[in-house]
Amino acid sequence: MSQYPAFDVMTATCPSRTSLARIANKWTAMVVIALSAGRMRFRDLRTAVDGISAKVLTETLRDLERDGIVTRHVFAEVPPRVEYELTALGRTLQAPLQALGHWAEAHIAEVLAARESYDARQ
Amino acid sequence: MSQYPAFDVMTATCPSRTSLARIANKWTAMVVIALSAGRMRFRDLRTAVDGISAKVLTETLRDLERDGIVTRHVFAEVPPRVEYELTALGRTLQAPLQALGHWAEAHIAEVLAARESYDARQ
DNA sequence: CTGCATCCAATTGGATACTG
DNA sequence: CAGTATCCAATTGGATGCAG
Repeated sequence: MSQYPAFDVMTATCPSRTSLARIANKWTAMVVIALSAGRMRFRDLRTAVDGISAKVLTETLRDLERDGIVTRHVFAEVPPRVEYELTALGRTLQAPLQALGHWAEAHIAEVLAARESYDARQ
Repeated sequence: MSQYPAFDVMTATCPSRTSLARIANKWTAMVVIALSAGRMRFRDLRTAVDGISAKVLTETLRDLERDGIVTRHVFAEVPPRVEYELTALGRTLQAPLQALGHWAEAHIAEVLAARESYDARQ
């Protein structure tokens, strides 16, 4: 997309900075990675994103919904069922965020070695 | 890199989760994007990453140095000069994090529109 | 089950002053 | 200039209890 005016995340007051703050976030990354497998219930998301609390998952999903990255499907059942799904916009985030998750897994050995050597030096 | 054992960011206790938490972070993203232009002084980084405080920049750089993503070059001069540079490992992070920055800039119009419509609905 | 409300604890981040 | 130290404000995040 061409920029009129040019947006720049490096400028503190640029709106794109608020968007970067949302997507460059560990919870966002994990939720989007989880939803890359397809539409998912709230409960299953909590299981997929190991260690996330209900409060944080709810807030993360609301923010992602507000930003047009996720849609919320509510079923009028008892007990209630709510499913979440990436939007078309959200699917354009899949690759970048999966790349981040993959980087963390692929390079953790190097990172751990670097930490050990850094801590030994100090 | 093949994984023995398999690392999984979705597991709360996996070491790769701590690495994801560091890289999936707005300050990390902006600092790595800035350093993608090459070796840079502390002061110039502060200017490039508009709005970052000295404290946060220092902490971010220390953490990145500890994880082997950035190296610190100290010159014995008065006034002091310290330059920061991406390591080989850090350069493998350039593309993923620049992709995130680019996403924020490229899709901010859609995000703003989504927010407006969400806020109007509530 | 989904998720809000509340209360707290912990972390993050800003501002200021100061040092080598 | 490149930090460090300190103090404080704001945000994040966990735990619990409750409602539809």
